[in-house]
Amino acid sequence: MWSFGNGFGGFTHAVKKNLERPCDSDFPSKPRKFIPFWADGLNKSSLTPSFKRISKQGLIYKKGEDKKTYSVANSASEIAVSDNSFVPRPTRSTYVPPHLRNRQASDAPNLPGPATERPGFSRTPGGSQGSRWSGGAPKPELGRLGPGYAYGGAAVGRGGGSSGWHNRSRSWDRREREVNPFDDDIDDKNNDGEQAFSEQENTGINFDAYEDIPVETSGENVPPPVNTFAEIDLGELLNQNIRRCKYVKPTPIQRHAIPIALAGRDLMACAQTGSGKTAAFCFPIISGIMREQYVQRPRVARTVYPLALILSPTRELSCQIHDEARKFSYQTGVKVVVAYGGAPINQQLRELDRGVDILVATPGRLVDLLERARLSLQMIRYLALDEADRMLDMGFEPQIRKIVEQMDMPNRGVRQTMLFSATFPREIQRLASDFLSNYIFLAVGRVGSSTDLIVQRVEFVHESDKRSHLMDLLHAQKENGAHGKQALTLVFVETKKGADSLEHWLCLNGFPATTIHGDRTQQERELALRSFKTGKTPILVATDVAARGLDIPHVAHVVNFDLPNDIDDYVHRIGRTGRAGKSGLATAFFNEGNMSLARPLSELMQEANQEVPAWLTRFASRAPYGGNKNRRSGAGRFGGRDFRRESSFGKNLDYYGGGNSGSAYGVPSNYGGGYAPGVTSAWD
DNA sequence: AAAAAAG
Repeated sequence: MWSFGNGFGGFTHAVKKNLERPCDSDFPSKPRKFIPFWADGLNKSSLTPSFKRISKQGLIYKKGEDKKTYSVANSASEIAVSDNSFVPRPTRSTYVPPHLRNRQASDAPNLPGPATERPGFSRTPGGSQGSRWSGGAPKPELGRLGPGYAYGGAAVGRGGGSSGWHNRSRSWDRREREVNPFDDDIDDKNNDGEQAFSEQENTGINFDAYEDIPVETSGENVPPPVNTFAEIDLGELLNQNIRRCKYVKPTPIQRHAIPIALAGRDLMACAQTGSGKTAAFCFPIISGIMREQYVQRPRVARTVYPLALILSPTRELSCQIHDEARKFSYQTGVKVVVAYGGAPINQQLRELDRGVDILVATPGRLVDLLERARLSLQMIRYLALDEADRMLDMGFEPQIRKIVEQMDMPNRGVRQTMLFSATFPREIQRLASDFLSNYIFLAVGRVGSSTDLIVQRVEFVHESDKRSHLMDLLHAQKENGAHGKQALTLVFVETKKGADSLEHWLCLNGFPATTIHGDRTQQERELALRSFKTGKTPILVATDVAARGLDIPHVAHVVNFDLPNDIDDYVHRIGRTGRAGKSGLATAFFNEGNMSLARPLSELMQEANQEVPAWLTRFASRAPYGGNKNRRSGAGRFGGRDFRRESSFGKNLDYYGGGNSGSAYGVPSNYGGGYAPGVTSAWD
């Protein structure tokens, strides 16, 4: 299901240089801060940098029921998987996590949006010159789609000519992007093998349990959450897609984030992948774009002007987001394009040329496109960073800064910026605030993966024993497994070389394994993922490229063959299991090389009510700095809590009657001062 | 120190 439709059509052609590249004057060397007309008067107060006094408000905090909540969320994905194999759907409302939302029957109606009369969405019917489409062509589909949210021309090919996406489907004889994205099976995606998992249990969803997920917000004038999609003014076409996704009720992150985003506010949000995070930023973006009456986009030869930019740290994640966004935007006329490296650029260029409203991209390819002047960020109104803490981590931060601050993207406060991640270290929050304006901080309790559903084990394994130990685990697992089949096991290692070597060794020893890491070609990466997902090679050896965001259903076991140095990475890694309503297992091989992780790991496990081996507790107590992970390696590691509360002005203020001074994982921390011990955090 | 992300 990893669709690299943009990529592997032809490897043969070399990248053709764009000879008609606009002159440099189109791309000033100095950052040009363009304030488009539409931004005038928008979000005025937020034009001043943040760090205003943060009022304490908006706290919705409930304890208990979290475990139930998690299992509920996960059960939903179980259902969705079952759907794929025509297992009867439960009558209860089903939350289907993003990665499974393309499994629906292929009968999504082809209906135009009945134009509800809402002023915000109304637009002058009739094709008009100077439309929002880069081609500036009329929108012939308007009549057909109705005057409501229907923005006909999904993309107008360069060189004018009117063509809505219906037309395009006909005029382009290849499969179009706008084929029904809800039909994976007839699309260009390969679903075979997923049926193998059809016989999963089928649980009803208790959405009421969602109410108990702890949520923390801070910032000025936080818009109140909503309880239903109906309360939100998203537009009928988008609502239809939400229904097609069987997405009946908003998840907690959506309940809170969507109103915030619709209010035009900047947002820093902590929420686990799989909790509906992608939808949480896609819905407001799509809705906002539909809402726009006319956006005159400049016409510069071969340069396209997306209105929204979504960045993610890995190519696979970008694809995943693109796939989801396409579903949400189906028939809305909002065009989503993905651009990432490792695949031939030409097809991506072609897609861009056909028009783009929302661009999903990895940083490198994006910069490439910008430098080719095939793309301009002048018209960006929405910027979303997925896995934002990773994006602003050391390796990525300069690139992101370049894209956001040194190209032609509108300033913060002019554009709307939304940052999402499951973890938000304090130091990264500080960095991130450069990109945000008077933002709202939002933390939603983990939904669906990190700890409660996952049994975490730590074993002391010397470096030299790791392989045989892994072998033991795999053998045991195979014997216990159903039908003698090897359960999907994701093995994380430290290095790319180590990944190849371990894969080779596993294969030699009769365990079908494959590997994914950054030294493999994109094609190999995609193949490896698919092979893993379908169970063909039920063991996947991976570097951290697979640690974040990827929704791989049915991973039964995550083995930290090499532990990461960063507890955040550990959290992201083990979050690959415990999905789909199953209890996941996470095993870590710990040895003398991992001492820096002793304390944070032991704290994390305690917090998650895991059994902590006595030896680990001993190591933890000996760890430097008292072992608080928020101080380790010089980098403060707070997350799950607005750092603004702790730094300049938040100090010693006890907003919540204590608690939550720790990390994103709800680890009660003895650092941070003054908070009552034992109080559960928002991430409990 | 490693991984990711452009080719």
